[in-house]
Amino acid sequence: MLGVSYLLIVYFQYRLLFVQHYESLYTGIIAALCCIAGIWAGVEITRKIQKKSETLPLVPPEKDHLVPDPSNLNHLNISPREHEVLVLMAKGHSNQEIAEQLFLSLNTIKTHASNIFMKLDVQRRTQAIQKAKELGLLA
Amino acid sequence: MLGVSYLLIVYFQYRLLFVQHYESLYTGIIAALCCIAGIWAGVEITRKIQKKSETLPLVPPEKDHLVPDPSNLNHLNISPREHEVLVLMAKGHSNQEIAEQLFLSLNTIKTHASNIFMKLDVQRRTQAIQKAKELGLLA
DNA sequence: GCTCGAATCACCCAAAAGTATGAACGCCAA
DNA sequence: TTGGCGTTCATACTTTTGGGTGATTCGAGC
Repeated sequence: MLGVSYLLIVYFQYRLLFVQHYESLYTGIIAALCCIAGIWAGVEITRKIQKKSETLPLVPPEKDHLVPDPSNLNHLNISPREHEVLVLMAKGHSNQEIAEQLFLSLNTIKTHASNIFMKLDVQRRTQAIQKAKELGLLA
Repeated sequence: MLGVSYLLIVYFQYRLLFVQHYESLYTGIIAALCCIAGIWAGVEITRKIQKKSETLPLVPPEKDHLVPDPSNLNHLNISPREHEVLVLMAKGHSNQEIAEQLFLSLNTIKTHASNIFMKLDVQRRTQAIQKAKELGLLA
C-alpha cells in the first residue's frame, strides 16, 4: 500500500509539476519514519495487550482443597433460595431448567442469579460457579 | 515522532521555500497511510512470531497441571487450539475476552466453542467445563 | 500438483443470559 | 404498625451464547 502511494505521488509530481527532488526525499523520509513508528507502535500495542491478558488470568491462585464453609453463606448474605439456585447453576442447568425444577418463573431465576452475581462480585455464571467452589459454598 | 517530523517539514517548507498546500496534504496522507500500514504490520508480525514461538515453547510449563490426561485429548479429537479455548473458558472468560487474549475474532472463538461442545457432547459452556474437568482435560 | 483438515473469519438467526426497574406479598422484629 | 428483607414476578432492554453455513488460507501428506 505505501509503496504504491509513494510511487503515485512521485509520478504525479514528476509529470504534472516540476521535478522537486527534495520534496520526494522529504516524502520518502516521512514515509519511512512513519512506517517504523507504526511498526513499533503495533508491536508495543500487542505486547501491552499480551501483558494485560497474561497477568490477570494468572492471578487467581489454585486452591489445594475445597473446604465447605457454610459461614461464608452468612457472611456473603446469600439467602437460602439463592443458594438453591446457585447449586443448580453449578450443575450446569440453564435458567429455564432451574425455573422448572423449582416451580418458579424464569424471571425469578434471573433475579436470583443477578443477586448471586452481585454478592459474589462476578459477571458470568461460570465465574460464579468457580468462586462459589472456592468459597466452599458448593459440595 | 511522526508528529514532530510532519511539523518540521511543514515549517521548513513554509519558511524557506513557498507555500505548497498540496504538498503538505500529500505528505500528511502518506504519513497517515504509512502509520496505519506500519501498525498493522507490527501487529501481524508479533502475531506470527507468537504463533511460532508460543505453540511449542510456552505450552510445556503450564502443562504440568493443566493436562493431566492428554490421552483424552486424542481420543476426543480436541485440537490444541480448541483445548486452549477450553482452558480459558474454564477460567470464566467470555468469548469476547478469549478472542482478545488469543488475538482472534469473536466468530472464531464461537466456532471453536461449538466444536468443543460437539466433541464433549454438551449444550452449555458450564457443562463443558464440568465434563472437561471430569475427563482430566483441565486442572 | 492435489486433497484434506485445521484454523480463521464472516454472516445470519435464535435462544439464553444478564441488567435495570418496578411492584406485589408475607414475615418478622423494632 | 411500620420498615426492612426475602421471595416472587413482570416488562423491557442489551449482551452473550449457541448453531448453521460457507469461504479462505495454510500446511502436511499422498
